Amino acid sequence: MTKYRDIADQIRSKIINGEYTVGMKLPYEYILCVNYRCNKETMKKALDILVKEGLIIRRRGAGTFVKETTLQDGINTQFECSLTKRFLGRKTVSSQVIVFEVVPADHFLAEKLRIEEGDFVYHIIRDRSLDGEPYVEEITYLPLNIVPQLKVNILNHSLYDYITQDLHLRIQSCHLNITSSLSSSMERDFLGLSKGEPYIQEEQTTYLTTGAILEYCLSRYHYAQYEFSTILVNH
Amino acid sequence: MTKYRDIADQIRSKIINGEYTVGMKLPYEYILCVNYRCNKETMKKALDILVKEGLIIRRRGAGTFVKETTLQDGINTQFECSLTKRFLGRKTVSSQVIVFEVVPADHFLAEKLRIEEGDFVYHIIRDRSLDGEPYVEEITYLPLNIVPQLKVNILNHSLYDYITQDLHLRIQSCHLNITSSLSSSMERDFLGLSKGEPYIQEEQTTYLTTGAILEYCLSRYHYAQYEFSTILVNH
DNA sequence: GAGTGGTCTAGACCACATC
DNA sequence: ATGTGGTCTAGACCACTCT
Repeated sequence: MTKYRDIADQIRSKIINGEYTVGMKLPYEYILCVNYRCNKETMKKALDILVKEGLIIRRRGAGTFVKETTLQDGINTQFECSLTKRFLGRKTVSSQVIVFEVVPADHFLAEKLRIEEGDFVYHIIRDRSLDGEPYVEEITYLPLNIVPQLKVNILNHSLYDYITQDLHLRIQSCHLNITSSLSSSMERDFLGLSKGEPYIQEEQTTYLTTGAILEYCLSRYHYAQYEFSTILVNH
Repeated sequence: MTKYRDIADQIRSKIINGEYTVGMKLPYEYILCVNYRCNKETMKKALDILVKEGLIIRRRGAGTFVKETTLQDGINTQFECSLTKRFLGRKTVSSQVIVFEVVPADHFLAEKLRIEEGDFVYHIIRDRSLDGEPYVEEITYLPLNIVPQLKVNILNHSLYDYITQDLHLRIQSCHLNITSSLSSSMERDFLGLSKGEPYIQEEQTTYLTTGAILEYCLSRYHYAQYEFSTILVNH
């Protein structure tokens, strides 16, 4: 953990606890630096995290203010690909493994995972529910060489916890692509869509800090249940 | 313009021109600093922009590499809310203004735009097409006090160009929320949806560097034409 | 003019990858 | 052991807002 992430966590807590209230002006940079015993640049890095999360706004010449946010309890304020974590404490996530097999990568997959054609990959299909309600069907491809010993009971819990905590791999970034297409019978069955109704698809490629691609994943949602929030910040 | 943005632009050009090829290792930090006559921290800021854009990947102990990107010609590599800019040189964007009026903000709008109930706002509905094909229906609300002299011919061109270039306002961030709902007859007419088919909606709140909210905008797309790409990078 | 953030530098030290 | 990025500091100077 770095100092600027620590400081960001502490200030974020104060905002969430209501110690810094909505619209309020934060102490100015110099005071914060003294309070948290750090340099100006370090404080800027910390506050920039909160800017990216949409919690505060900084105005040159004016000050730093708690943003009035329309987001409920911090969805997406953290970089969090894991469904289990995203709904932690608010919904029960359950997963049913439909397919779990090892197959050789075809041309398409080899391109997506940036591996050789014929290299073995896990092919996983999971139906995942929130509080017992069908929510998403996930099709995941994962190179065997990154996670050699995957087991069904890991899939039933959190694949991300296993990868980050047990294998000590760290996620660097996700490329996300959202589109919508007409459903086939497979998604209709689980998501409860009618013929002629589309699903929403997230196509996600996850990179590790090593530069390797961890997974290529297609998540298909019922259109009426789908929601995605993000904040774009000017460099 | 800052030095680190300048450097980022120069290196981005080299990647796009193919001077730095896919998968290639960039000169290491020290050399880049010498070449671009800047400090290490400044170079890091520059390269971090390209990391956020998904063009490069940096690996401690290993180097900086051009990422093999699946994105075509840089969609979303720039922070760009403007439709006109997003498809610049690839598609012709045309807009038809359906509604253009000034109304007092109701409770809902006052909350969204963070203004007083009763304050006047522009209410604009535009049907926008790409190469003549219906693409998106945009419903925009914009406080009158930020853009006092809006005219129809501005809407027919680029509202963003007017705001950034003529009014010298700068956009700080956009909050984006993507959902999907069943279409009503209004969207069906323009987008060519059938009864019982949903549209995809982007709900967008745009903030200026002053902290003011520039606009609250709902963009509704035909589900089959919608696409959104983004890159999530760990802090 | 006073208050407040943003950028840039030089240099120290640390963490990780690869050989 | 060496190469390469990441973090942190102290301090200088700049740019913007507010009144």
